[in-house]
Amino acid sequence: VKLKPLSYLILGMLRLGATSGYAIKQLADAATRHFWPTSLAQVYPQLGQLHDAGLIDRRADPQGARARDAYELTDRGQTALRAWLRSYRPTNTPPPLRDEGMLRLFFADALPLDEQLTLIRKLRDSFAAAEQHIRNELEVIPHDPEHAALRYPAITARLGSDSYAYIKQWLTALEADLRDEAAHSSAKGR
Amino acid sequence: VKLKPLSYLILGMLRLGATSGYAIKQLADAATRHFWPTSLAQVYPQLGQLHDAGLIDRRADPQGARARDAYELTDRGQTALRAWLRSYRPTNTPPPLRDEGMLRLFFADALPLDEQLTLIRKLRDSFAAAEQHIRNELEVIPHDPEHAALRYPAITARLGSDSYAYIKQWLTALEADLRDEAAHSSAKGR
DNA sequence: CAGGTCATGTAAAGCGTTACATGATTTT
DNA sequence: AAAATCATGTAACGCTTTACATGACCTG
Repeated sequence: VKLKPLSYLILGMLRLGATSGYAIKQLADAATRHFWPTSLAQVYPQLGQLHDAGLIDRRADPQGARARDAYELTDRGQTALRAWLRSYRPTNTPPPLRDEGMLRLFFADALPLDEQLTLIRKLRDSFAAAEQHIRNELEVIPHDPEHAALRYPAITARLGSDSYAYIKQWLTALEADLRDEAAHSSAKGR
Repeated sequence: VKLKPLSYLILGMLRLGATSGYAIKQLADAATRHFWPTSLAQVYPQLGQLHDAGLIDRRADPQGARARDAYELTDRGQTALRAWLRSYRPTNTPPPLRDEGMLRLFFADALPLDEQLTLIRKLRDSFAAAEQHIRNELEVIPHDPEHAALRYPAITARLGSDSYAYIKQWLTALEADLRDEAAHSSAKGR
């Protein structure tokens, strides 16, 4: 059985205390959606495979008449998770961003200057919203030593919001530069 | 016919002067791979559809005995490209990064501290390499006013490498912080 | 003349999202 | 009483990658 990043995401979420498939998906939406989006339709089959591979235990855990399966890491699951964390090798190529906004910026030259500036402002607004979005999620993560396992979730969230803030500023500066330049050339033109 | 981001990537590349499907793929690999990866097996069928939709013209353009199809934007293609650039609406959620390294960092707590630091260093090295990678590509883009259409390609490349540099620094600072903290707590422990 | 690049395509497999389906429980 | 949430799953669809196939041209 070959494990994918999603497999380790599930193992890791179980380690952080999520028990059901549904709960894993909730946690993933709240915390890892930005760098590893996941859907329920992937989680349930994957839980089955991890169980078959002996990396997780399953037990029935009904809530009243509502059925629920509770999962737990086995020793082999713990080991597999740690081995994966250790096996990371630096890549020479950057991670793909796959952002349609960036793609549009790449071709912005096809528009007249005022519309180029509009596009840049829209892009900046997107990153500003993204920054705020993660910052809000960050605030609800407890920071006390009792929740030590939540330390890195807080770190990745901070890294995310700081990165988006940086790009936001970058685009703001770009807009100012292009606007100045336009003002100068039109003044020259008279 | 519903157009996808890939469709507009092709229209935009034709506008930048690429003529054949092969050339479009070359340009995309060099310039837009980071935020919109593309494979040849997508490009060729898509060229056919864009031709059927009347957004591009096709003409035979053989090089000696080697066959080649040359494509060109039609007026409707130009219009469609500009309309797409104008239609961008800011999103409230950030673009997904889908980076396995970040996912590992999220779960780093499962490792002992010294291995956490190793992981952070590896991640930092990945971003350093990514930064350098884009910076190299940036250097070959001409900046003279003759190549005005290459202005935004240069801008997106600079934004990319600057962002990776920012993350690199961020991770370097994180590693220093965690190392200091470890030194203090072990000193206390004695 | 062998290996790499230019050039175009097809087929299959894998992966992920969306939609569908079901039913209990909680909230408004 | 209706709507949202909890909970688990399946099916269909679409996108992307990988592999395969073919052949001309160029470089060492």
